[in-house]
Amino acid sequence: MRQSQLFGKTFKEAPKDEVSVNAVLLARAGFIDKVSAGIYTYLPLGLRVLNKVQNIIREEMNAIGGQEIRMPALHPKELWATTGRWTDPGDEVMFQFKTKSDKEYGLGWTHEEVVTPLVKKFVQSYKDLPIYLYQIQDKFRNEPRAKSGLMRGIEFSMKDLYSFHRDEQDLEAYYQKALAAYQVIFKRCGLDSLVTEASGGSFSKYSHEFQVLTEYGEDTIYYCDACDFSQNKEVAEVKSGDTCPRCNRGTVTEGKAIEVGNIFQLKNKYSDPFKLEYTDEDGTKKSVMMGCYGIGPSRVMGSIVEVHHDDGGMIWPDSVAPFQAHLISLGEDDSATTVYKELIAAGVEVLFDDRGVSAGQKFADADLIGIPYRLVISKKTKGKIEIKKRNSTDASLEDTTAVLALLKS
RNA sequence: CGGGGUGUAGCGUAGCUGGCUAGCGCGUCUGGUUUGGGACCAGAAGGUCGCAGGUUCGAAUCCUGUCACCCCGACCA
Repeated sequence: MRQSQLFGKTFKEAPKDEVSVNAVLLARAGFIDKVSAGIYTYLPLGLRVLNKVQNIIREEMNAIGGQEIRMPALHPKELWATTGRWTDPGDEVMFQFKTKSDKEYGLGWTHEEVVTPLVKKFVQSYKDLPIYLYQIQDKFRNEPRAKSGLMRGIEFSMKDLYSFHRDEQDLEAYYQKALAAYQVIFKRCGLDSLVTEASGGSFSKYSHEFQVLTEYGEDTIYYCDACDFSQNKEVAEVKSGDTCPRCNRGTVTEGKAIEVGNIFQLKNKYSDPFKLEYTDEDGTKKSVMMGCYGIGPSRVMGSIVEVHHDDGGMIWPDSVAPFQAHLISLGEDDSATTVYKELIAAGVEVLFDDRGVSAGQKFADADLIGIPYRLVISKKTKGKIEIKKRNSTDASLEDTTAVLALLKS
């Protein structure tokens, strides 16, 4: 992509209506644009990152048997009346409205009410189970207070997977698989997530949250500095300074964290209201056991910025960076264009700064945008390419072959 | 929904206490000189001062209402 053609510009100053690091940097770098509180447009750079996060999630969901579907965002009241959630907590978090002919709808903030009747249409026998369905879609939650950029929107991206099982043992086994998959996802996104015991909220008693330690976290957690023990303050049985009850060696520490994912065992909570049953081998009818598993890709994106940045801007992990390389021409457009074409031909995702602006502005923008590798071509590079990682101060001069080898490694 | 704060050009802001032709920086446009860390010179365009009422000879400035946005809290992924 030629930067001269890229839609979006960088800004020297932070927008006055953003304070959080993720919102300030993403807006300054031209990744997102705020439409209203908690509602953002993803510009080309931002959408590339969001798509990469979503694709990582997609790959790991597919790897544990997930099949992707797409459910509607617009839900008729009747489905929600079945579970009682049209009024509680639906009247709190759900955007609800009437058509001119008084038909009532709500915008989906979770999808048990749609996926359960869907599965009921296709599952009658134990032979039809288990099933794992997921989607990646925008959710709507009428938050009393949207804030902190991508960390809490009222419209936000969410991946929600729902699993359907014969019995609790099968649910439990899959729950553990999903938990492991989640750890892989966050690691691939460059986040250290803590598997945190949590209350079930409006879902169930048995759940885990995936928390990332960050200043802009909204949760307080207690975690062990030696093992993987972690509890949400809401359910904590320990306090800061305690010896870890799991490993008996480490010390429990208090920290602010952001919840980037959560998993629940719903069991029969939603299958029963919808009479989602199957006939078992012995001929008896039984309730389908359900689990649900959520990740907020947009919140993941915001969290990555919160964790990976410096004074100059963002520092994207390779896996989610909008481009792999940022090629900068300093008055050497012809040779830079040749290199650009070579990189494209080699399958490298490259942003080519071919703008007629000063060297200083190009460097500053490159730091702000945060693409992992910076490639400079100028008089000084004498036919070679200067390559530097965003998170390093060391640069070296290489030829195209060596640069390609580095980018492909 | 409680408490606090802010709305002035595309962006960031000064002016408001003490009413009278709205200023600056960035960005944009034109011409020229530049090119290794947000360049320089010369010129130019761009504003119903969030919106609606009111007071006044006269309102960005004072009064009332309203909307939006930010922060803290409550709530939540």
